[in-house]
Amino acid sequence: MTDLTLEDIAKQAGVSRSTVSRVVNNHPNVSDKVRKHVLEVIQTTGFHPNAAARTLASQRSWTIGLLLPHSVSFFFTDPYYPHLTKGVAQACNQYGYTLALFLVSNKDDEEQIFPRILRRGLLDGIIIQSGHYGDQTIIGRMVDAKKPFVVAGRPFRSDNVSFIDVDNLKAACGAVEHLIRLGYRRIATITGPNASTVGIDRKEGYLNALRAHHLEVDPALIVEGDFTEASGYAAMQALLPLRPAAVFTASDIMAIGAMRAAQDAGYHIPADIAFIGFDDLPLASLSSVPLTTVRQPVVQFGVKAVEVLLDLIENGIEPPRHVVMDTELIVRETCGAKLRV
Amino acid sequence: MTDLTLEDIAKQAGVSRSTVSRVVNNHPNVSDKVRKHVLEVIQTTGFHPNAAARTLASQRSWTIGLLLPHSVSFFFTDPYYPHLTKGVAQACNQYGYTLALFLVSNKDDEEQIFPRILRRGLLDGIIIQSGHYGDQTIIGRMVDAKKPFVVAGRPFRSDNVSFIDVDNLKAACGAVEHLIRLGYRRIATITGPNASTVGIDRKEGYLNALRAHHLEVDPALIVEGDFTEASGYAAMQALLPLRPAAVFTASDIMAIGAMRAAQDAGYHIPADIAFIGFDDLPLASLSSVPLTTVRQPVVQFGVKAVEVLLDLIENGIEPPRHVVMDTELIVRETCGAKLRV
DNA sequence: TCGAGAATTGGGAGCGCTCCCAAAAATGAT
DNA sequence: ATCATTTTTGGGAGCGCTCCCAATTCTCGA
Repeated sequence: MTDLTLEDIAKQAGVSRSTVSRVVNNHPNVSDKVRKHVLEVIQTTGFHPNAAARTLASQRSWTIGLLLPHSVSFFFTDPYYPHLTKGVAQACNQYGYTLALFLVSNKDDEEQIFPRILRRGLLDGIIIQSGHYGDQTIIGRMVDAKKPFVVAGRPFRSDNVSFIDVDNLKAACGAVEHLIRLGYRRIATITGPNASTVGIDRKEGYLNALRAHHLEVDPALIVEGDFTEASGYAAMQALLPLRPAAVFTASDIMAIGAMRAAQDAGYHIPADIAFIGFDDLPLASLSSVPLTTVRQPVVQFGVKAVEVLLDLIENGIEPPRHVVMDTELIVRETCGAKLRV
Repeated sequence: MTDLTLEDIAKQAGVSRSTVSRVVNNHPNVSDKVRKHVLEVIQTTGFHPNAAARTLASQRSWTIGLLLPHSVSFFFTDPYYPHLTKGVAQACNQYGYTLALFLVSNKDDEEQIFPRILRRGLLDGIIIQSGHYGDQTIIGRMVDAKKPFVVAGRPFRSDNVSFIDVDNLKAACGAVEHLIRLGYRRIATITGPNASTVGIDRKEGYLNALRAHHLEVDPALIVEGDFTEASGYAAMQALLPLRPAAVFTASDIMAIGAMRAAQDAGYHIPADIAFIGFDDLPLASLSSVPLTTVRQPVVQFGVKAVEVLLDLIENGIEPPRHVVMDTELIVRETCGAKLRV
């Protein structure tokens, strides 16, 4: 039971170390009789091959990392990270990999974690959640280290970098076009931070939709938020005097805040002001008026990230892979679509 | 840059492999001059020792696991798991360990993951989130495997098992006593599942409080929930005809559901019915009437779990360690305390 | 200045696996 | 039955580190 080695199993089974290794690793060239016997011995002894020895000999750890930088503070408030983690973990199970999780909350953590990530023999590759401007240094260091990695979320500079992203542009554009189709003309937006690619892309999508329909772009109707409920509330307070007919909000959390502000000011949703959010949090369907929003396939996103990473590991990191996933508009009450039917 | 070994560094620095090893591992017996020089070479070459080789030679992987069983479905809805994960990750950083995360959602996952966990040379120890009856088999297998592990949450059978838990009994008792102190007599409870130790312990705490104050226990006022919003709503609908003056709810999510049921039925909170929840989710302070609740130190809980595990790893798994952490009652509006001041 | 003791350094022997190549056994066409 | 192939098996040589012990160098008191 304790500390068996390949050699021990070999002795017990009356074969060589190599043969046991072949059986353990499912190599083809073993006669059925021998394989069956060895498998029995392994079963009864409860043998588990030593991961470190295997890694050392094969130069493959069968472990990948998931790095969530700076995001730690969001790790609880925003279900995005747990969902992503779930997708990644699920794919790891499926492909027989172990998942190492790195939560980085500050520079110290970063200094502490980096050498660990770069250490050979620990990680075959790593997934880095990103999209914030501050993550660029991390990505730069990873590029230098020539270890396979994929960025989840479009990074600011994506040359030579494999990444996977949701089509924020198309999604935002679609949401705003939905509002336009419903007859709203004076459409505002509460954006994410301009220091994040999601923030930028969703705003760009909003602008694209307006332009495509020849609607005037009023800069006053564009207010920057930071993905918190409070920032949504504040942004809406700024917007209210301008009497927007509808608001496209770059996240559900901000939408919740914005709607609260509107309701506190005595407006009715969607009769007076319509809203569309982004994320489709569980909260979205539970809010006082169920929120129309854009659903991201976050779990599949995590799965896909693993698949791209494994591709990089197996087939080399060149050329960089870029994957963009589609979203889905979930129409509920706040956009007013149901009223008009 | 590529694939340096200790020996390479040794050659470049003009010392022996052993000396470089001592420098890397901060062993005392190296002269300052040599240490400084070797450190420089390591710095300029960007050398990172190979983790697998180190693990193989030292029989220590400096990696610990976190196993979240069956809980995967809760991983998003309930911020408990992200918080726990954060605490564990934080402590791992602090103590120089790598965190391997295992999310188990079904029996297949379990079969897939177990051999991986048991493999020598991968994990020095593991933290297992538990408290559900179904987790017993996992715990049993871990005991057999004689690998250091600590259970987060009191397991059903805790002999020979190290665990760490929140003092649910005391917490629930304290919450109910708070209600009693406020003058409520007809106090109901919506419990967690009876197949979970949290469910059992919090109910027991409720009973203890009633008994301590010589209040009659009415079995009809005890309704079992399953920690979902929906179950809270349903439980409250059952409770409403019995006109409880106050309800102690074993989780915030259920409290939200229960309060929604009460409000839908036209009751005012806390004027008609008072509520106390458990968890102190962000939601709790944001609900229409801010929720009085019990705050668990979840992040510190994760940290402590790591500390206990490291203790087991360093000093042996005997005797089993048992740690119980205190909670804090957060008084807001729903208990009516503010009204009476 | 010398030598005992302490501090520092070097090298061998693994840790437990994989991978390669050569040896042995099995297969099949003639 | 024979020989050329193919399939199966065994063992050596690492993978890159740590740990131990022996060799070397340094320190400092007499």
